[in-house]
Amino acid sequence: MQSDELARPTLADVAARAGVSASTASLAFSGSGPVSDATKERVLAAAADLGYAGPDPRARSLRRGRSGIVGVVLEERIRDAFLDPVNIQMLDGITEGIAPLGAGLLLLTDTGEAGGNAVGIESAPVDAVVLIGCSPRLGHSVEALRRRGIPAVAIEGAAGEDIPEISIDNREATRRGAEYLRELGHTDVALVTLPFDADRTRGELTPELIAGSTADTASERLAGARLVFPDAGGRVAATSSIEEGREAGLTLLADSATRPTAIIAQSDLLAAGVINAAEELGIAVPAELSVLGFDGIRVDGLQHDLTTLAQPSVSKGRAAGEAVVQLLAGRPGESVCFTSTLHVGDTTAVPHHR
Amino acid sequence: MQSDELARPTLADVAARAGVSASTASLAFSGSGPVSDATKERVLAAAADLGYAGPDPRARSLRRGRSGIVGVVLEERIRDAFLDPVNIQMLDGITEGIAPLGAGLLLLTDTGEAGGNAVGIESAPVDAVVLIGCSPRLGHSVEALRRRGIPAVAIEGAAGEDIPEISIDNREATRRGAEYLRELGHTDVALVTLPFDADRTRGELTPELIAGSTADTASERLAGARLVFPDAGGRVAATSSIEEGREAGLTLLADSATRPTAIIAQSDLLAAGVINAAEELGIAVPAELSVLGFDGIRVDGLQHDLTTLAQPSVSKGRAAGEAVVQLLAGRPGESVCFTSTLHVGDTTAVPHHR
DNA sequence: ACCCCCGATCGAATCGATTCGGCCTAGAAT
DNA sequence: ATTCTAGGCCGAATCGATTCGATCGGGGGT
Repeated sequence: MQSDELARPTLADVAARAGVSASTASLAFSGSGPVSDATKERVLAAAADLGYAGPDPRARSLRRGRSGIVGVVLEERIRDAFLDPVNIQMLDGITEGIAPLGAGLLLLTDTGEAGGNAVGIESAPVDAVVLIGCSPRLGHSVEALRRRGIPAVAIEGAAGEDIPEISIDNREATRRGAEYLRELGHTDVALVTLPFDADRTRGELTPELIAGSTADTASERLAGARLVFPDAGGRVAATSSIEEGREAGLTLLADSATRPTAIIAQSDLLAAGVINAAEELGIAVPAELSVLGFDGIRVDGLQHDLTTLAQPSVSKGRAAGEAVVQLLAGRPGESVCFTSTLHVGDTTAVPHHR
Repeated sequence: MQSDELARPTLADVAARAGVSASTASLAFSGSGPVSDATKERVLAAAADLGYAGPDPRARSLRRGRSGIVGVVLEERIRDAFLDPVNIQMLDGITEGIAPLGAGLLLLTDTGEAGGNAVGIESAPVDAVVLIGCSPRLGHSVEALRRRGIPAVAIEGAAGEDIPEISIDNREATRRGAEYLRELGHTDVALVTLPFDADRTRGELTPELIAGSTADTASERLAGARLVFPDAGGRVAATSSIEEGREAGLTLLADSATRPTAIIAQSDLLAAGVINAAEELGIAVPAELSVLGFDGIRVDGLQHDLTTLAQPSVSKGRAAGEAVVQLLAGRPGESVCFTSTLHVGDTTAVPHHR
């Protein structure tokens, strides 16, 4: 017990006890290479005797040049990033995608240079990295990765040259959704968008905010909507949440004289919030207000079948994971752009004749 | 460019180019030890020239014996674990707690032995591990950690001997909440509980299910409620979600003749679902039905100030993180049991006189 | 003018496992 | 019976950085 504390046994100790060389013992563990069953058994027995818990992953990764860890870089604090089920689904997809690697997932946030000897993006023992929804602000991190020779894959965010990009048809999908609303007869449409900048400025949708955008997703979805409704105004939410959607909705719907007949929300959570706001104000959905979401998640607690642009979040994550696998195998990673499908639920209808 | 690909520069290369020894170059980077400014600058310049991205974390961790990574073991799939904001908050707390370490968070799921050379709990390059809500099923993993000499901290779940435990007063808190309901005058109370087993069996709250419980949290909270309402029956949810709460609520409230005047839910999400169910059935909360939650999270989209037992989730995480820091410093980790506070919101009231 | 001491630098050992080339021996082929 | 073959095992180099003890040189004390 105490000797365990003082000196954990190493492979060499095990080998000595088993009466074989370290190299043989190694083979016995890793399985690759010709080792007689008898010997292997002896080594394993010796290991058990000594309480040896298997090769030290640190030494192994130094020698092998692989750590078996894939980094996931989130732009926000964990708390914020995981607020939206979409991100969680993507994470799940990534897990699936890298399953053949048997690698672990290391959570990294891109909060500038990690102080001291912290394990930041510039010095994490990762074999590859998945960048999630990262803005150009990540430039230097990407540069660091390139220098370190660590392959990367970006989800929803241009990262640069040789970095495969997994994305969806944000603009086109939103355009289709908007088109659908127009076909229903809507002409007076308002938007509730995701934040455009890292500060998450909330408020009215102004040209200034749009111009200063660092968020591709928000910009693209906006552009798509404006292809159909060029003059559509609206509100910018600070984050993708029901509460933010509700606040935006309350503002947009406050004045019954000027309120729109349809609202395009850039996420399902926001859409759910808008619906809540409408119900609070006694506005019937979809009879008096149509609401279009984006994501295609099941919003926990929402008693509507949201009309939305369903994006394959899990597939996105999986594709990213698979690209990582390719990259690590030395093959070029494949960029993929998924297509969202318009799911028509019960939150959209022909406009109410006021 | 191509030479970069063929051979990434090492510290030795940098040292050679700077005209110093590897040891000096190392000091220049790690900062510890006396190095003249001139030399340091020369080394850094050489590094820049060569495109050296800093010391290899793998080699560093082998030598230092520390990887700078803390593992977080979740019992469920990522998707499930992150469904409940409580878990995310705890993760956030852990991040805060281990901040002084500057360590990264490695996500591990305890899905049995990881196949092949996968990075499982038995072979992850982690300095310490936080076990979240883990059942006895984790026994062998804990054993592996012990053998490897990796310190661990458990949140909500007895893990064994020398493992510090971070928990809350599940039983006592629930008892207080139940007491409060009784003081209000409620006598007819039903429960909506978290799942009792790994299978997440949904259904009626039966003695069999309770007897076969592997989930301390659910059992303890149940016990607390029954200290006040010994005969309270109810429903077992399959997971902590609004939707599950709603289904349970619909069942419990279906028969207006026998329906309870109050429902004790074991999580805020479940409580929110119960409230939704009540509203769907035209039952006013709190006038006709009191609802008590557990957790004290802000349920996104819920337009009620939930009466609930607020537990300090972030603090729990932080305490776990701090315990990890202690453990890694060679000091004994401290077990902590936090106290939940009864937050009286607007979802409880004196029972409706039928 | 001499000696001591301290700061800067270097060499070499070390962390623990993997892997490649070589050697030895037992069994097969001729 | 001899040679060939191949499986099984070992030795030694290697992965890349850290760190301890030793060395060297120059400024301060007397």
